[in-house]
Amino acid sequence: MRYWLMKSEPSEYSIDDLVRDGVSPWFGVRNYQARNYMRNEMAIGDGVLFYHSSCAQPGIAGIAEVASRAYADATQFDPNSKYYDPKATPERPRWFHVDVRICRKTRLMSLAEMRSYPELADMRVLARGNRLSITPVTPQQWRFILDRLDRPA
DNA sequence: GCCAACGTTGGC
DNA sequence: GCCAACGTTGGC
Repeated sequence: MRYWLMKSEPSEYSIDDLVRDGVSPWFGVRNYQARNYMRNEMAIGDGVLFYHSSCAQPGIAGIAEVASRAYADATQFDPNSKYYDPKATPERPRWFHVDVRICRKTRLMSLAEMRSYPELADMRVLARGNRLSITPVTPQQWRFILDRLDRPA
């Protein structure tokens, strides 16, 4: 059982979209390190912090879980998709993703709040210059965040 | 919109 | 394999 933080731009796909859908493929990842986390290291049941990025209120917006093993991202084969990759073929897919299932929407733990906790100082997502859209979370960080999400900011 | 930081591309 | 140029991310 591992834990992850996964970024999504709410204008593309928000926590409310996942509440509506229940389960959703985490399509569109086009970074090898993030792909490798999904393809090689994620397992069904892993915990996910759903993070809103590139928006007015960046931060953790909900809890989800990994709901499938990794499989080929269909958008890489679709010439009409913004995620189309002409170098990928169904025989040799390049991009993989897992499905993610909602657990619950939470209050927003803003990026500023996250930075205010010494317990979270080592989180990968808070590292200077980090751009990786999927980062590991330690069990300690996970417990701390879930505990804090049940209290006011 | 700015811009720092980082990943990818491609010429050599 | 190096590395400059370019494109993207993402907070502010």
